Amino acid sequence: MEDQKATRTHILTVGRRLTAQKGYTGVGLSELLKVASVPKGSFYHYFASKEAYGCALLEDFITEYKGQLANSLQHPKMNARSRFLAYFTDWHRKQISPNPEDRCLVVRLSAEVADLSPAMSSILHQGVESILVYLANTLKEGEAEGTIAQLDDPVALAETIYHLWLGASLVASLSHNDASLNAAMRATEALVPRP
Amino acid sequence: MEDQKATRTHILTVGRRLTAQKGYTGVGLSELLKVASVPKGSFYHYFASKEAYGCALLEDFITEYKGQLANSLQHPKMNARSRFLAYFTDWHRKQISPNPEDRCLVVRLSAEVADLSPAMSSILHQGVESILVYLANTLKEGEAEGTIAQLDDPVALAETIYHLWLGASLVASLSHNDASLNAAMRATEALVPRP
DNA sequence: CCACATCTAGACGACTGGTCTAGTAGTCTG
DNA sequence: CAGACTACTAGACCAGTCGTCTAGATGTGG
Repeated sequence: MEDQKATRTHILTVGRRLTAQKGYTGVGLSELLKVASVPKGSFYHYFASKEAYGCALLEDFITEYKGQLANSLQHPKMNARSRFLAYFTDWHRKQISPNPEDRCLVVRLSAEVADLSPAMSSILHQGVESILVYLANTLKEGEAEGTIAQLDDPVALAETIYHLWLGASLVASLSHNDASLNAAMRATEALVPRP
Repeated sequence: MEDQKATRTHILTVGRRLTAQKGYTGVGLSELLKVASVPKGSFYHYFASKEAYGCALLEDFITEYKGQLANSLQHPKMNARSRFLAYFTDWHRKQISPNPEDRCLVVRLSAEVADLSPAMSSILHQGVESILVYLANTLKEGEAEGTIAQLDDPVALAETIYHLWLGASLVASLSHNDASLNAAMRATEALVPRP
């Protein structure tokens, strides 16, 4: 019972790492299972199909991501503005991390998955939506506590900044340097003004 | 001589359409050539490899894109601010277009190509860089002619807005609706203030 | 009218893709 | 210890991948 879950989780962990590097289509079952040292025949014991595995991969990622996000946006010794900015500092760090598994799967897989699997896009899309809610709430907290100036529309601003970072991450991966992420950081600071 | 170019161009045209839908890895040579009604033997007469074909695809796309961009950003009867905004209205239109070949390959292929082919990422990256130059110049023209307020850093603003649209397009393709593109349009208008 | 470059036809090789059936191994119950 | 049931695995399967190659069609110039 425990080993069963363990093997499944192990496949997903290895899958995360490989998929963050090579994409979903780019990682075949043979490769995945060879790297994970799991016999090929076992795959369909743990997952109904490759797509089901892909959905599990994304669900795990989103769940974990939301946990970390909630944690870092609730850091007790920082004000809301700092917590907001710290989230993106962390995003920057992860995006250029040498560990491929740190990279954001929304950046890596959105385009690929959008016209490939409705199920997978829906998971990713819901994940994005809930991230936006967290970010918008943090902006509102900053307004309330006075570390962020009054905003016209915190929800729209959170969306804008999140989209900005998605695009900047795409360009960063293209250019293999973090210039666009630095630009995004400066823009973010300017977009979230002190009172 | 002309037919030679014609077949090559035909392969690239069909390739553009298929690739915009299914991605680079997602389109096999067999499928491409079957749809294009070109025999497989001919492919390697026109292209040295699949990657060389991919590079040609991206180069064509970038060239064409830059041409259209230069054209629309030089529209004689519009002021610079309107031309700038019109570019993104057009982006919006293309992104939700029923013709897959209208979709932006930077959005579709960046993540996939980044860790797949340095040659292809470089072409895409250079394309992005030159788009940013056009956009920044249009902002500067707007400042000079007085349709856009004085800006701290037109180059940085162009970059921010471009990244914003990349991210919004990614989310739009995920969610299969244009809410994020509408949000990007509103944000863009606010970021490019009248004097 | 033949030589020669250009282009086409599609079989072929070596391999990988996702999937599934038939089976082994292990555990629990009586 | 037999039987039954679950958990798991080996490897076949075929359609598909990219890329190569030879043999032939086509067309143009001398």
